Amino acid sequence: MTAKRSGARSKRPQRTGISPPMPEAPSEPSLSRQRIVAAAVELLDAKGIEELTMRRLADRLGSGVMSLYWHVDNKDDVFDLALDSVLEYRGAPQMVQSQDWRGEVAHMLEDWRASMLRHPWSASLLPRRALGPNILSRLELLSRTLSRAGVADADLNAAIWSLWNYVMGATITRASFGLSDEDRAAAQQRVARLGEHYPTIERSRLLLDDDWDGAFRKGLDFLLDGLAPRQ
Amino acid sequence: MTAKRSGARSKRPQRTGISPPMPEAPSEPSLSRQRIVAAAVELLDAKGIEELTMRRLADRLGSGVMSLYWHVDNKDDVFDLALDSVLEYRGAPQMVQSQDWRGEVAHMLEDWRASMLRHPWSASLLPRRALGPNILSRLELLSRTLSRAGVADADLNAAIWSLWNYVMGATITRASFGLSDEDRAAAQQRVARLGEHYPTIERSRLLLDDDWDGAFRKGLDFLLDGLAPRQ
DNA sequence: GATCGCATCGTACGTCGTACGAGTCAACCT
DNA sequence: AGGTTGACTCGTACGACGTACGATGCGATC
Repeated sequence: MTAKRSGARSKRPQRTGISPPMPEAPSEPSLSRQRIVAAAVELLDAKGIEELTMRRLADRLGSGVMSLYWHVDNKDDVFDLALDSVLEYRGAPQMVQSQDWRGEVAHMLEDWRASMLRHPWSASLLPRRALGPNILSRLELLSRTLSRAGVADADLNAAIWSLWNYVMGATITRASFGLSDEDRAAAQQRVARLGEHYPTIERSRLLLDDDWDGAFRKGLDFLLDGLAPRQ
Repeated sequence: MTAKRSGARSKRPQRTGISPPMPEAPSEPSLSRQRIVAAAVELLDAKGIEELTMRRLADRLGSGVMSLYWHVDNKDDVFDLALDSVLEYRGAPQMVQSQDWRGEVAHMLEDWRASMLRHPWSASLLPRRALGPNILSRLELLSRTLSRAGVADADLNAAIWSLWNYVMGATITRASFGLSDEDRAAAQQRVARLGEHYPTIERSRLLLDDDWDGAFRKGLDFLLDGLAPRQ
């Protein structure tokens, strides 16, 4: 099975989005959905996707494995929650209706990219998981900003998807094989070894280029120019 | 372990890229690397990533499980091979040095996208796997075409990555949650249920929009305009 | 007939996700 | 006080997975 995408959540109450005040003690020894997610993120950051198992997760939390299942449905649920938790956007929620829509969009998208690169596993997880609330929030913000910027309703969806696609691709590519210098060097070396087949790649040292941020920004500008001409 | 990315291949000879004439009989009952890969692709197409197991693969080939390991290193190897096999490009290899670089690039990128959408699992696999020869070939072709089109060497890498990123993102997004109409409808309904949080998404019916191809082409044009102005 | 490489495969091990049901403990009722 | 209920924890067990290891069969070569 690819995954249970929706359906009944765990047996527990479950937050609908943002938790209420909740004035609990700073030290919370007992299990909770949030503690589980936090531990999962730590584990993923430290070891990567393959190393996250329910047993290890329970170990790290000092609990029995099956106790986790009171708070989450299954392992896929953990992935969904970890992914969404990492993609939260705290970006000047209503910082005045600034006129600088372009800056606002660029800021949100760059923050998005940065968030995912801070947790490289998220990039390879995103294509397989459902859209969580934080992802939807970003899409909503993007829609609203572009709309305010004067993008016609008829073009709005194409505009959103173009930007989203670009960011996704840039991030996933970067996260998946731009991870370590050695990886890139190894790939470029493989190209060199295969010699005559890839002369242009070899000449431009494509796989070694590391001005990812510059390239990202440049392409983003091209897109924004196309979507709505500079004021 | 994330994966063994390189290192020793299987014990068998192994093709370096394209197989020599190889005039074998049309019916080949015995195991072979190519037969394994073909069966893997079939299985992936039919059932998806999670359903591909070495045992099922062996079943489908009418062989014992461990026999597979004579021809491939491990399961990750199967993924790598299946992925690359699906991304081969038979695109008018040297169809004259056409002046229409823009059309050539667009054709290759759209073919790429089409190939991946024909095998949706490839989109979610790509971010986690190494660059196979067919992927490198496409990158090489892209480099060469853009170079011929007059893109300055200094801008070449940024140009390539912008295009690659865009295609990757568009394809992955489309393949991962644009898969079935029901999926999209379910997502859009979830948005509606969460009501007030995502008014703009709801209004534009973003998740239901299905002019993916048009949106893809539009964004691609913007990028190409930016990279090298229309002649 | 002996030797040797290629190729196939059965068995077995350790690990995984999780179903099931028994256990603990505080809050509440009567 | 004793009984009930619900929230929560967890040990055991099962079936499936990837694959290490070594045995086996087989055609070609000496």
